[in-house]
Amino acid sequence: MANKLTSRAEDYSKWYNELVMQADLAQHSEVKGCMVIKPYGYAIWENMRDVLDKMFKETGHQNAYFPLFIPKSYMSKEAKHVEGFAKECAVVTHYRLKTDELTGEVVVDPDAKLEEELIVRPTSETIIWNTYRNWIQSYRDLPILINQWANVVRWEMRTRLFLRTAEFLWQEGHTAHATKAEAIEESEKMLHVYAKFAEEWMAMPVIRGVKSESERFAGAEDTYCIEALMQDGKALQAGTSHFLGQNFAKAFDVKFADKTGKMEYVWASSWGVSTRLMGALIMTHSDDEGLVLPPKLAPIQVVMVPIYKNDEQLAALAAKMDELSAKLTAKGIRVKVDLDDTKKPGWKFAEYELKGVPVRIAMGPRDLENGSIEVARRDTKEKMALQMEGAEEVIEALLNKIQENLFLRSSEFRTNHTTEVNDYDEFKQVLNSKGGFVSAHWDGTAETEEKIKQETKATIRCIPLDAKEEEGKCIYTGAPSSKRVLFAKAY
RNA sequence: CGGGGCGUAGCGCAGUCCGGUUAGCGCACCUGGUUUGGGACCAGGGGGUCGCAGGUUCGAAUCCUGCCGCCCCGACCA
Repeated sequence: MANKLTSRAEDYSKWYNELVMQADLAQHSEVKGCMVIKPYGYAIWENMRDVLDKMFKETGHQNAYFPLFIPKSYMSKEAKHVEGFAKECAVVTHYRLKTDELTGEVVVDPDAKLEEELIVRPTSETIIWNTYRNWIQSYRDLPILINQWANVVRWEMRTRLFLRTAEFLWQEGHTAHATKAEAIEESEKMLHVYAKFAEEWMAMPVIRGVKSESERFAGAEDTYCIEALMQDGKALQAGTSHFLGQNFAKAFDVKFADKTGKMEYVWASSWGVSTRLMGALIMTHSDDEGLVLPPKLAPIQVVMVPIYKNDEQLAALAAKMDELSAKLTAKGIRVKVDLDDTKKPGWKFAEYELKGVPVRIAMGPRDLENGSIEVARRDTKEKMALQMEGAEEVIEALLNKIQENLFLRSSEFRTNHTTEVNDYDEFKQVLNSKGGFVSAHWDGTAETEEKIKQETKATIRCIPLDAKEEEGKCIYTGAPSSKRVLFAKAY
């Protein structure tokens, strides 16, 4: 039957969609722009969530939960914030349905109109800062270091599974500080937490940077970001951390008395990553056979498939597999022994490749005789024969090796797709041929950025934190520039 | 909002142009048997308001009108 995926070369975006659905990660829901995250996809998200949650707690944060609904009036308190989100807000206007007596249909009860409409949160700065007002009186109440895991809704015109959906899952950290320096330090710290997670767990190299003014979060003084490069040469914003200044404190009148008794506005940060990371994970490593998962996040790290001719063999294989499985489990490795009798081995091989399981072990009658197993790795498709005795050590090392290899491979790809250019023609040429990040001088103005965007569809992904001082001329206007910024077409 | 596509079994589709018995195919599913080292095979079986509403007609999945929904491309997008 062969459920072949469209190849990446043929149609990258089709490949992505088919992969997400065939690997059982998610499907479109009946509601436009929304998705159903299926158990296998959700298991990956849970792994991400658990790791991140631990990292947040290790950096001193606590979880809390704020309401889904935000009174409309809150949204308008911070001018830039409302401007940025107004066009994509879902609004609750009524609180009751009733059965229409004439048609028998369920209709909105016009008598149940809300006095003040409620906004379904697109992000929670407003409701959280409105709450913080009552939590903060003194410098002794600071800092407040809170994170929440939640769903948010942004009524996007065009959506894509995981990359941009109308409703998505995320975490949002909201912190309050006594000083500007401390708030900046916090937003930078969390950026590095994200970068560490992306690189060490997702095996996805990221650029740490700062957004240009026009790409900044609505209501932020500065937006830090991690930017990743996908296999089709487009960039993906994988996480953001904002220094909010005193903007929300002023909008919601959140002041504290400092040590001298003087009233000051509170300084803020907010930071978030979402289920978009799933999209990033998929597009960083996967191939034409399906998903490729880094071992550290794979719901199943090792799958065992028996090959047999009769029940007797199956029983013998199952016993051996359970034995090895127990040894692997003892090492904290997530193992599945697939004894399903209704699927053939070949079918299972293809299926687990599609699902990105890092290591597959096959065991048949020959192995029973020889005390061996066949080990196949998903990232390189290599197969090798191993003695079953002591195999758990080799497999444990192999999982680490796969994790490393994925990071090396994607880092190499990014290096090969990052190009320094010094004039506009070259800039356009690189964008249209190999894509990727294009490192170029820019005069620092929003006008130039906008023009380049209009002409090439490339945006400034970020000003890398590690950009070195270098005299140069803006590729568009020729005006002087002191450092290079990264341009790319982006998701 | 503009352009394109689609809506027929759980999934993927054909049939629609040119109306005509009982709406078909592949996968999946169920039963039995043979199989099992890279998506098995044979035989039998179950499953349908053809997106919705109206119209034309002796007769509509098919023609006409209206509506609804989703997907893709674009505009838009902390």
